Amino acid sequence: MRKPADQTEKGNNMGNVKLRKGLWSPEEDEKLMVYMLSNGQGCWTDIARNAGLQRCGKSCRLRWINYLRPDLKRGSFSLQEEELIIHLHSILGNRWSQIAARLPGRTDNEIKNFWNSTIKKRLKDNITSTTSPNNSNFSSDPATNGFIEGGMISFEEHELLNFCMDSISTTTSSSSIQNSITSATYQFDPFPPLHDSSYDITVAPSLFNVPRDGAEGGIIHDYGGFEQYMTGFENDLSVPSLENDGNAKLMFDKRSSNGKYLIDSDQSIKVEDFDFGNNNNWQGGQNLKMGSDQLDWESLLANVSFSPYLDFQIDQ
DNA sequence: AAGGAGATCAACCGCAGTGGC
DNA sequence: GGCCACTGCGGTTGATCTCCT
Repeated sequence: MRKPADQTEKGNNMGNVKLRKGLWSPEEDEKLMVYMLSNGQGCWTDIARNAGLQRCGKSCRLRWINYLRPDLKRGSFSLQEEELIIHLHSILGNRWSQIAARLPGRTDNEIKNFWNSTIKKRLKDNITSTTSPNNSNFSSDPATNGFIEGGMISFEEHELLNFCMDSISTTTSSSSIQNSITSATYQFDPFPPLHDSSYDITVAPSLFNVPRDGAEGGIIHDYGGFEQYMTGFENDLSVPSLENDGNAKLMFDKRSSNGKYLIDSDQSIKVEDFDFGNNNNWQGGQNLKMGSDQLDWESLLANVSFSPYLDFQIDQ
């Protein structure tokens, strides 16, 4: 917590009033709450003044958004929310506001704190245990750690990657990731050098091996969803069934009401980039490229209100 | 019971984007 | 185009809480 509200002399457009800083008192909360409920949102500077608060508009906005809003869900995060945060973070990076927008009743600040205090620590512990001498070479035994035969990247490893990304750069924009990948040196380096500004998965064949003979890897969520061990786009480049025995068909399941559909070519990821030749068979050696600069997260997630899993599915 | 260490989280800070003049 | 006010975002701080010794 902050020290008790002090009084800060600060000139602004409210005149030279003494603006309070620090913790909000119950009286201030009540003033702001009453004002907001009766007048609704507007210019925060005006709100601060009209509500009789000796606070700057910015402080009022923060207090309302993070604490007073009636639709806020208080209390600890559920396991489902935690999984969702981890997944969304793998896609969006530290875009807390966008993550919060997909978690009803949660604020970006809350999620950010939860990530930094709890999840990040947990992933760090994972690194410690995974990189310990006994575990340093990523066993492919699914019975012991969930990795899939064939070496496909697992959910745990996926988180590990994200943590590595975090430790390299706190801003996980596509470009910064790419810069990090190409410039940073760290112990666990799953990505080979990248060419141009595209991810070219053919240079890293070992990362994209697939489960065979029905060896399906994934997570069955308690809300009914099934997530294979391939998740986001930004940090996770795993692709299923590229050397499958035949009719592998790559689809994005956005959990639309009618099942699955392909992201059309108007969107940033082009269907043709995922066209594996006749009958949708993967023709080995073809490049699958994702122009990272073209990734449009808003478009990608536009139709994903609460369960934003972008799954690959294999129709066989 | 005391106190030290680590965890938690409310709030602040600085910056970037936007819109109006 | 430049300036200013405002908003929103992500990073950081620091007081308090909780656990451990």
